[in-house]
Amino acid sequence: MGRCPTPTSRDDDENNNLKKGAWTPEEDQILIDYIQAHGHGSWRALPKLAGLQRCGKSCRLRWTNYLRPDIKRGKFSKEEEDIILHLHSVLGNKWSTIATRLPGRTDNEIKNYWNTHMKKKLLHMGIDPTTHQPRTDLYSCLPQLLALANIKELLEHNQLAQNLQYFNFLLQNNTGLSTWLSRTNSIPQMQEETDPSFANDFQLALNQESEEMTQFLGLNSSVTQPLHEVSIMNNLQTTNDHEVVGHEHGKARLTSVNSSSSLSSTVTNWNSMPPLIDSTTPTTTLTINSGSLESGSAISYGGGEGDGGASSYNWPEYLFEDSFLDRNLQEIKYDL
DNA sequence: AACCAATGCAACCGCTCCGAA
DNA sequence: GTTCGGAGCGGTTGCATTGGT
Repeated sequence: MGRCPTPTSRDDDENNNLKKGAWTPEEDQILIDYIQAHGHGSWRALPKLAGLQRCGKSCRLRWTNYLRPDIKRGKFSKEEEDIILHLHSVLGNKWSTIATRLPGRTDNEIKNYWNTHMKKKLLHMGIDPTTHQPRTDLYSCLPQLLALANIKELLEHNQLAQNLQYFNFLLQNNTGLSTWLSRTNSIPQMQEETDPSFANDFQLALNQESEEMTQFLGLNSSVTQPLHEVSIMNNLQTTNDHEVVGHEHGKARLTSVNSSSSLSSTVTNWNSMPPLIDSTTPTTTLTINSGSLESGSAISYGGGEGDGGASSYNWPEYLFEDSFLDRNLQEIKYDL
């Protein structure tokens, strides 16, 4: 179908003298002047008519991606990022279609921006940039796996009463832990079918990385209190009875949900765990508030809980920022 | 200041797809 | 149905810039 993609011998003869590489300002001006005077017409014929030693395709790309008068320059705005993200989730790599919704942006520019910025960002957030779903490969959920390893270790070291309560608290308050837990449960099982040694390696990796995760989350370090010492549970009878209602000066405020008493307590050591923040969003819209460390900045990504308006709490976005991840994960070498 | 590695981006290549003739 | 030209796409390259040592 269509024209043979490889140049014919005649084309080769014609292409021998054609210039490649970066365009000079003079070439740009020739192309601009010609198109403004005559329109581009047949791209194949254009270079000869305009007096350019370029192939038609090169002229077309130069014009559409760089010289067109309506090209918008500069950084992509937050709104543009959101549009790209949303359209990519619907359209996939249909860059030209996406570009039609972003006046002044070219498909090539959007593709480059996607590959160099947005893809990376999504990967750091644990989201597969192709499917726009949470990633299921082991490496992607390393931080969460390591957090679980730390919790598991604590549970096995005689702080069962308090830690189980706190573990349940995390699950009940929709911190994302339950999601990670269900995912990580399935990984060794899936892999075990094809690689019997994987389960052992998996456990080994968890143990080895526990130390780094401790630092990553600020748990059990000499500076911060260990998880089991966090007084979040001090005033709680059962974990189901309370929820986080806000944060003050680095401390979480909890309030009673079921009991008639207006019991409220404050987490006394905020350094021990990242703050949980409200990330309730509409279920059908996709919202990412990026680049902010402000309290309340959170990532929500599609298909929310749909729980009729109940609040959901997640770890804040800054935990997924490049700078944070780089700082905390730079020493972690994972070789699976 | 010099060097080097990482990063971003413009441009190219090889190929497919699509619509018109 | 076939051919052709143009558009579009994924992948890649090369160069300039930036940041770290």
